[in-house]
Amino acid sequence: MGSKILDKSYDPHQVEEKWYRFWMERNYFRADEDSNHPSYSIVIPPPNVTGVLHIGHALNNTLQDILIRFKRMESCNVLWMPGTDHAGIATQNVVERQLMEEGLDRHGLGRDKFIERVWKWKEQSGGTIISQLKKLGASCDWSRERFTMDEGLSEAVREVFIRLYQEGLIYRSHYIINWCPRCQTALSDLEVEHHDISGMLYHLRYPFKEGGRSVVVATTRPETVLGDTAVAVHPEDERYTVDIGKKVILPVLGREIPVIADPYVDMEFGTGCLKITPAHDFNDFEIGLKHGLAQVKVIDEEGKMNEHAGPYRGMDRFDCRERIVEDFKQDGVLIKTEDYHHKVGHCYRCKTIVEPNLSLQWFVRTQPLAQAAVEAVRTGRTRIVPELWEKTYYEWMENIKDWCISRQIWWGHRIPAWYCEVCGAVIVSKEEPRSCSQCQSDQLRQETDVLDTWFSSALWPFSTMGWPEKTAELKIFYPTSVLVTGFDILFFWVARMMMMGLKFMGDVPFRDVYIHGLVRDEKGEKYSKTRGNVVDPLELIDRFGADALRFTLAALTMPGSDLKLSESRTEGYRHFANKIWNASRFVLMNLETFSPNGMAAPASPEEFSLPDRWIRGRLNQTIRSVRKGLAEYKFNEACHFLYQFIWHEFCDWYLEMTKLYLYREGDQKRQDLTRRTLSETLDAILRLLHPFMPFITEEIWQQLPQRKENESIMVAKFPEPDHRYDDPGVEDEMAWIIEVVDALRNIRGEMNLPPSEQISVHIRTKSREAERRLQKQDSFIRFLAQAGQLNVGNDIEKPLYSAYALVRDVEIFVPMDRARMEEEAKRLQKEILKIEKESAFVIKKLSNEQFLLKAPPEVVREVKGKAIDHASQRRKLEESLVKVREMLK
RNA sequence: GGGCGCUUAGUUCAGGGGGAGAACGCCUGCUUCACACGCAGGAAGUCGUAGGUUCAAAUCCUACAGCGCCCA
Repeated sequence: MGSKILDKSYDPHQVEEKWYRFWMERNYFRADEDSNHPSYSIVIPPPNVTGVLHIGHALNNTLQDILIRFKRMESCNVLWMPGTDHAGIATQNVVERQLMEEGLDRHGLGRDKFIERVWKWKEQSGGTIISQLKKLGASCDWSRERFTMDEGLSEAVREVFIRLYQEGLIYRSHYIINWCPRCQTALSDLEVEHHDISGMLYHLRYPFKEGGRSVVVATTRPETVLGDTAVAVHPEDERYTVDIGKKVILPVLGREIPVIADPYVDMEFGTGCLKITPAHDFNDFEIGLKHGLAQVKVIDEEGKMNEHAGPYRGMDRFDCRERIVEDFKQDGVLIKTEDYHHKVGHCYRCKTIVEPNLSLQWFVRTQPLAQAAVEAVRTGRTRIVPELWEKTYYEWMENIKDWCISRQIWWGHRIPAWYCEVCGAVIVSKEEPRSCSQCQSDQLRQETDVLDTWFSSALWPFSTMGWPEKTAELKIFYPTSVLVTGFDILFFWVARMMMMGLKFMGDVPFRDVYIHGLVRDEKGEKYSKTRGNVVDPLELIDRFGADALRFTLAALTMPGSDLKLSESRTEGYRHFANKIWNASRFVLMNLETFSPNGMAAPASPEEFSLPDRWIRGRLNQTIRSVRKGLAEYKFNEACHFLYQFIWHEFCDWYLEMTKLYLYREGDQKRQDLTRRTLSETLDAILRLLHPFMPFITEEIWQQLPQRKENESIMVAKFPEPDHRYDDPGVEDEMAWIIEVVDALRNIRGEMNLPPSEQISVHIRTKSREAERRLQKQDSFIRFLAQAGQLNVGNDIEKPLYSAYALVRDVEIFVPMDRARMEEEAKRLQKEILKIEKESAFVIKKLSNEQFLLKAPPEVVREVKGKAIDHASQRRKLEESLVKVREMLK
């Protein structure tokens, strides 16, 4: 008893930290390995350890937290596994930049010292994002926080590597890969972004060795001429049939290269002759393999021309392009140039143009793994939501290429392979081998490359749970219930987790994959530093509260589309939070003398008032809608129903109606029952809203008189509908009252009757039911419409000067002065116009014989009913208008 | 070049065969004992264009246009 009266407006600042600490202290976030409750688990998409919370994280984690908190309130044994990944290239870049400021570089420092520095950096500034997630309210099990470079996870990486190697699913090979000359490492296909570039298409002449004619090739990369080892034409291209097998002379270098035939060549493009540079172009590489062509590498790891580039040796690849074009011009090799737009690969990390380059790298043979991963989605073992992403997933999986996993950087999981300096054997082993397994030499050198960060991320759903150990966590929480992520890492991460999970756990890593959109600004632009439109979620939290931000993100999240965030929206939900606050304030003020336990529960719903029964019924519907929304990952719908119910039903109607009992004419029992409904409904609202707005709901809930000491809403039960209050009769009666009140308020508004001015209301009806209802609910109607008196009868005469309205089967008159009759005429005119429009449509339908014949009978009946209603309504309105007009003459 | 998606009120978007919904914004009135971060009322849309299916199309189909994304 004795709730505290709340302040007049909600201040998130005073609340959020307090409750987060409270939850942490009570260990509510902790998953329990010994629980026998049904389990529910999510692994966080691990943010980069270098990362700071951006709005995309805020969205991603809000959605996860909503699901997690919901399931926790459903008494599930919940695990939300948090952590970060080591972000190889990104982290290395950050620390290298630091070194640069100190005038150092990593090579000067040496590998071991450098790694030490990175760890030091990680301890100091890594994982800021973790503390930021806490500000958002994320209820992760922090006691289990993982990092991809942790010892346990690293062991999982080695284990997986070795097993895949032993099965021949990992191999080492000379192959063309994407090379970033700035990061000095190989990249996987996925780590290359293709951007449109406006460049030039150069047409170059290669003379035949035999003299006379020449062929003309077109290229965007004239510097690669130096690495050409053939010219290809289409086998059916009649222009060149006679030339196949002949030799042409490479400009500058004077090397002889063959003219070959390959159907890959597009006859329509340029001259139909394609220069082939196997060492610097993916397609050329394939063609080269097919035809056994030499692979001449002319660009080195720094993007400079190498010893095979003749006079251009040592030049940067782009400088070389300019120079060689000049030279070609001089020598008459260059026939013409044209402007040309094409896509060029850039490093996803540093945006440098990548160089396709021949290199010795480690690869995962993905096809066998992908098959199982496709099958798992096909058979529904894993469900992708929304479904439309399945197609993209299949598309990619079915055309998957081998995955280049080695990176020439230092920060990451070092590949567990050793090379024998004596016999050249490759030894792959979990522990460092003492001697060569082939020749027993102890001259071993460890592979210097590390693995792609995504290699360790691919193991995340089970490596975080202790694999390869057989842990309790794995048993209880694997497969995880759902993965919540953006489509941008569907291939990078989701697909690879599927492959690895199936391979090493023998089961899918997650039952559902929920894919949300990207957060964009209000113009629909991606947030980016260069655009300068970034919003800082922490700043939004500071200004509007974490709950408002969370609700905004959830409300804007609909399956399958991006969300455009605008500040006004967040501001709107801060208002919503404040509305909840004040509604609660009202409720708590009225519960001060109320003891929920001091009174037996009513035996039947009928003991409650109509508004009580109505709001309980509406609450049922809302509970169902919110549950459905959550079950289907339709966060926007769940939010919409919560908002509508709380604001427009609970506050606008129910709270107002309780004032009648609480302040005016309630007896003690009525008041007690009203208070009971107030407190129970508010309690349910708070619990229903808690997954979305955890802070404000806890703050208010702690003030409720019925809560027990030391409890938390976090672990309270999520509401379930109470079927006793599903009552269509109650619902209809309230809907009808609302319509009558709306009609009266409309008259008030349109006729400019100030609230201070009381009106009297005359209602004419032939319906006994309507009359009964009006008498029963007389005080509500008068209270809500600010009406002094309400006369009801079947023979009520229209007062001389009055406004007129029709609601279902009742006619409403509101007497007023003659001066307002002009307004009334206008108002009636408007109503008539509305009816006219509607009835025109209905009449048209009914005059269509085909409609009467073919439409379902219930539809025909409905339309006929409408026609009758319209006719009588129109007649009544017109009569009324005639009278008003006569009066005005 | 291939694939996917979007186009509905001033703005941001729901909806998804039986003549249109929300939020914000806008206009009018209101210090009504929870809330001006509020209350009450109101205005506002040939549902991208053209065809087709159907008794009936914003909704299904086809084409086109514009925008966006993914993959070559």
